[in-house]
Amino acid sequence: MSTNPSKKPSKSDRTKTSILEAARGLFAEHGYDGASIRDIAARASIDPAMVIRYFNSKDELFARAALFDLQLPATLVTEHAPIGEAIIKRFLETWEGSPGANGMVILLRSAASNEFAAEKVRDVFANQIRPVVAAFGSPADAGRRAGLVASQLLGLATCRYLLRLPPVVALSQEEIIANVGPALQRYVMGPEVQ
Amino acid sequence: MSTNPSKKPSKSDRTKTSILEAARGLFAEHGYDGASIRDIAARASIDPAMVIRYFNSKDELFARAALFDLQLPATLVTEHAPIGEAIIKRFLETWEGSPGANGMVILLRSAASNEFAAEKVRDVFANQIRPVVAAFGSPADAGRRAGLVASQLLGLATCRYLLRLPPVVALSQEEIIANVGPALQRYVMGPEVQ
DNA sequence: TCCGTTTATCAACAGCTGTTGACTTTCTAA
DNA sequence: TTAGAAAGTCAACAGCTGTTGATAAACGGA
Repeated sequence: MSTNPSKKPSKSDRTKTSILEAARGLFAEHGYDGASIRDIAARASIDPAMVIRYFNSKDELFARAALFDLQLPATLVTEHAPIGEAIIKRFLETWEGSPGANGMVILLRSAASNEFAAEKVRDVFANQIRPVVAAFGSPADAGRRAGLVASQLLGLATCRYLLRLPPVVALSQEEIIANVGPALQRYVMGPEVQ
Repeated sequence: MSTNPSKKPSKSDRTKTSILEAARGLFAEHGYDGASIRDIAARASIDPAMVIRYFNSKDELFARAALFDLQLPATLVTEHAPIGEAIIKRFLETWEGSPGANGMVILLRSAASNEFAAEKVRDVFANQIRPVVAAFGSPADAGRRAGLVASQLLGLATCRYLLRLPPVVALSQEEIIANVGPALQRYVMGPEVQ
């Protein structure tokens, strides 16, 4: 079980990848509890024991499957578009950009009943959303304003990807940007700049 | 097992009530899957078999425990406060008014991985939020606007009650009304009335 | 071809789940 | 006091869960 750095993919690497793919899909669809190791193994067409052999436990597998990065860099502050629009635009890119980039859905689906996933979501908030918001407006209440931004972003994700509320699913990316952007703008900059 | 209408509460009624109370608490804390019948029975200090005897299955128990009403009546339209403020105010009253009125938390916590709960949440949206929003602005895109309102309301509930994001938990009801109210107002009435 | 390593299979474990049926206790009305 | 109903207890079922160890097959280099 060598980590096999930068060589041609060995058989075990391919199996590992297929397990991870199956896990990502099932965790995103059914959450941590709803996706069993046997289900994951079946989708990857291998024996359940292999899942444990390659990842040591279901928890570790979930941790690997839920890895993702918001990619909200500091460069965001240099753009000329309103910050509210820039944020929601970046989020949509991350969530709907490349297929398989469903890390946020995996986390969100499990966060309601899994403390590890919930902590990870809070982490994303603290390390990715808060700094961007803090770069604008008064730094004193950056937490409060970032919390409001998070509530709108997570609510949108919940309605669009988890609950699949029809009118929210039907929204185009442009409509979302045009509608949610100003709301975020207000949360970030405060009503006085509105 | 008579339904015993309007008499003094029989022993069975009291047991039934205590089961329902325990179920509401545990479903709200751990979701549908996370709360087992044995857990619920233990909290109610009775035998697990009684849970099935009084409610016929776990699903039926959950359905009874998750019953709740938003109480968003048509009279909302007669108030003189801005509709956005009126909506968020009413929501806070329902969610945080009387202890034990945690129906929305129960539903939301389970909706991520339980299709029945998800359907109920969509139901609340369609039957409680949409009509109120539809009474304002152009009725043509009432669905879209109601969807945006729902995304902000559910996001707030998710951050405050499920994830317990510290800065969102710290918000006072007045702060929430002052910040979220205008955002909802914009979703309901559209930018042109802003 | 042979050998050692890697990869995969299988059966089983202990513990949990919702649910059931037989049984016993407690209460209530005649 | 006694008969009958209501309420509660107990053990067990079948099926699922994550995880493990022994064993077998496939592979790759000498």
